[in-house]
Amino acid sequence: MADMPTHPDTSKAMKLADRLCRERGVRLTKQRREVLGIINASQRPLGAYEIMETMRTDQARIAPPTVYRALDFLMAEGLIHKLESLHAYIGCRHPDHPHFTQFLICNDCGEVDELHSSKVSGSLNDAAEARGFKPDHSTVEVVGLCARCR
Amino acid sequence: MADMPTHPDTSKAMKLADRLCRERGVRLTKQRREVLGIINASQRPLGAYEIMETMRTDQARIAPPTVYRALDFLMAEGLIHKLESLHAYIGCRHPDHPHFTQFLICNDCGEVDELHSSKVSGSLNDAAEARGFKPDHSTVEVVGLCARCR
DNA sequence: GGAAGTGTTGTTATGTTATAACATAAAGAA
DNA sequence: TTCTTTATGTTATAACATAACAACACTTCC
Repeated sequence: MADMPTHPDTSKAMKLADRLCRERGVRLTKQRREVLGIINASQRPLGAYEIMETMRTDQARIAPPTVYRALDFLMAEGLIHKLESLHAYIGCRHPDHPHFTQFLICNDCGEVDELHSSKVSGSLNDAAEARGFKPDHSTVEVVGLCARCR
Repeated sequence: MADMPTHPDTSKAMKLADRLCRERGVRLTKQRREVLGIINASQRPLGAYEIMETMRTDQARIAPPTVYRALDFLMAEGLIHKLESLHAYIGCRHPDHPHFTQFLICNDCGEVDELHSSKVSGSLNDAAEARGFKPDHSTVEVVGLCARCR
């Protein structure tokens, strides 16, 4: 955790989250906000237990359910995403509207790129539709080498 | 496990697996074959521990590493897939050649449909390429309602 | 056949991720 | 305030996965 640089637009993302939650009539409580802040401050996806360790101080001994409840809330509000293939969580770049997202995960440096290709989501929708399937949400994660690492 | 019907073409899939492994010079041992058989016989994805319970008898008390090693082998040979969002394993429908696969997972009945849409894989490849990203493998899982359940 | 090397399995222990269940507290509405 | 709902604290445990090392079994080469 020592050399983990701060994400450039953290405060902006937090303010957006504040606004969205206010508009939606849901409560971005201190803990939820803290979890979101930790995730947004990280350039890479974090595991739930990493987040928990970050939250722990002499005063507060946080237990797993505390973190998972916050994560559940933040996912429900579209403020973060879960990367299933990494068992890790990452901030959403466009929390202001629901969308189908794709992730590019670098096998080498671990960096994650969030895409919103309408061609991908469109073709995926078409393929589902062709089977009579009604999509609710999707997990699209491509693992490989990013531009810098290849 | 009582009312779990047998998948129609299990024996065909097993024979194909036998042939592929022979051709590749890898060993589809008794245990690996048993795990593959259990997975193929199930119409729905199975967790590693479900497979383990199925394998256990009075004679053989199977431990987790046994199952996970077989799963690793079968995945490496493209004979099964892992569904990341379910932590479960399912037989591959086209083990004879490598491919990028998409899954439609029904939220209601749990059934899983395996797709190989070239439009999806193509657009995903294009989107990755546009970022200079070189894909190695992908996880594409759409959760929703299947034709029967909607 | 015997020895060496490789690949597979057995076994014990533990690591990692996630949730159940129930008690307490805080916030919002009447 | 009192009631109701929502959020948090706490303990325990479930569910998923791997590390590490010993034992066994194939293969190949002498």
